[in-house]
Amino acid sequence: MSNSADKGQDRLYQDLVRDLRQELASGLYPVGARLPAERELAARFGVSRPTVREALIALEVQGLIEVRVGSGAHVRKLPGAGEGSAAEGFNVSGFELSEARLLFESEAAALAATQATEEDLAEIARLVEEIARENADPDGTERADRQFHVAIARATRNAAIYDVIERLWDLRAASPEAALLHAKARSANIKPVVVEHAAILDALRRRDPDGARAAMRAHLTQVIDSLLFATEERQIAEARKAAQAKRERYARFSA
Amino acid sequence: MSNSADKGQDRLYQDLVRDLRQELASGLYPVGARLPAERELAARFGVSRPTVREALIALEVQGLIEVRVGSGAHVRKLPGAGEGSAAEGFNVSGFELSEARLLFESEAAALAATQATEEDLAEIARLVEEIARENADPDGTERADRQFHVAIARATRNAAIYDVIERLWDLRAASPEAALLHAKARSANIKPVVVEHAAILDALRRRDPDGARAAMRAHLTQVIDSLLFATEERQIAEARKAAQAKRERYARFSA
DNA sequence: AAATCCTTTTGGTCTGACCAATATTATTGA
DNA sequence: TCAATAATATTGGTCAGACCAAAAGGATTT
Repeated sequence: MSNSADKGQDRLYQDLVRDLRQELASGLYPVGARLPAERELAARFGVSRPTVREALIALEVQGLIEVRVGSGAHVRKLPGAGEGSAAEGFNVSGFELSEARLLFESEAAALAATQATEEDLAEIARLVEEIARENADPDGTERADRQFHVAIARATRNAAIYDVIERLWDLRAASPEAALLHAKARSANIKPVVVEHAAILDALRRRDPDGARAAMRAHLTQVIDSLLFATEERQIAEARKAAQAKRERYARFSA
Repeated sequence: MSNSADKGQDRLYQDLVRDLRQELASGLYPVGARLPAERELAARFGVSRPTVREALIALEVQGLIEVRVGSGAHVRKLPGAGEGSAAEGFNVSGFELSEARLLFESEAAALAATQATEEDLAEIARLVEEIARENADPDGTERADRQFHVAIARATRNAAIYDVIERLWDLRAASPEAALLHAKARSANIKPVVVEHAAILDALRRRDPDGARAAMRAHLTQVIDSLLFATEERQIAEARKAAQAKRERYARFSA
């Protein structure tokens, strides 16, 4: 059964990881099931127990299994879907990301209103125009949108804030769900987005912290609404319920 | 050096992963650098080579290092950073970090007030007591303080927020200046800190978002003041000027 | 100075053993 | 009979020492 000498990698444990992933994908071990004992796997694959162990740790770090002493290695989720090269493997939902942005970017905008240099404002203005113009290319819009928001973070003149907000966008890039939903949600709403961006820029130029915070808040709230709407389209009934709960969540928070 | 017997996880290799991630974050090994040999790490951490090996494989799966036979384990990217050019989180000043925390943790506290579970609140309460008790050991207080703030982030029930705030503390750990200053600034002010923590906890229990935000804001403002004072002691004249400017900075922002 | 050989270092793997946590089975007591 | 308990088996966690192969570094030769 175990084809041992097909694609020889540098290290044996990598072969094992590949084989085990395949067995997991095959449905041989459903979620929650227990994998064979380490000693048994070692015998079956013709390797030593330390090697099996390394493979299991790799799978565990990837979130596929969970090993419990005395109990064994249990399947946590099947490989497949959200693959990507997400080294971190954070399963952050699109809603969580948007909520985090709502909180943090609003505050960052307020601070930026007091700290932005003229160069910062010019750069932000340039990006607003670019988005207004490039509304054709979806990929380009996505990139320009990120640049717009990151530019505001940079305008706080605070490296920690800049770093953290950039990280939120990295997480988003690593979450296919979030990116897809946003793209879909935005596709029909480019003009409002441009208007909202302009409102944020305006507040920054007026050096109005509260205005910038409010404008950013309004913008991201709108984004969340679009996102929730897109979600609803896909999962009609249940999603509607969940979305309502989520709306209440941040509504209650900002009340 | 690294104390090995502090926070015992289930498995030794996880302790090692944590220690090594911290050393990576500290900038001790820049990107491309070679980590010590497995045998050397084993001796240094008082574990066996297979255990070191498991930790290295975990780091490799996470994309942080790359191990090559005969050559060694090389740093591929620093922990925390998503990728791109965000590899530089080093020249983040203590003030910038504190300012970021003031903005973000205050908002997180407000959200946590609406989302925290009873378990979250119990955990936070436990940490408040622990800090009040352990005011002798400086290292323990530092760790407990981090746990307190991170627990609040976790109580938002939002993985993105939790991730980002934890990252801020990682940056702080990587900035010796910030950690030292904070330790010094706090050493004389443990009692007020405990009171402020209690106030935050109280607001969370009352499910009072605005109260929690205000309490956290007051706490971190106090921290910044202590930090600026400690800074002033070192750089008497110029620092005084700069500190005044910084005070005005966030005073204007929160006005 | 360049190419080659040799020694050292370093990771890759194995064997076999012991311990601790968990699960399983057998035993006991009501 | 059945639940609580004790004994046993299974399983992961770790260690020690050993051997091999790849890579690196230095010495030697051309």
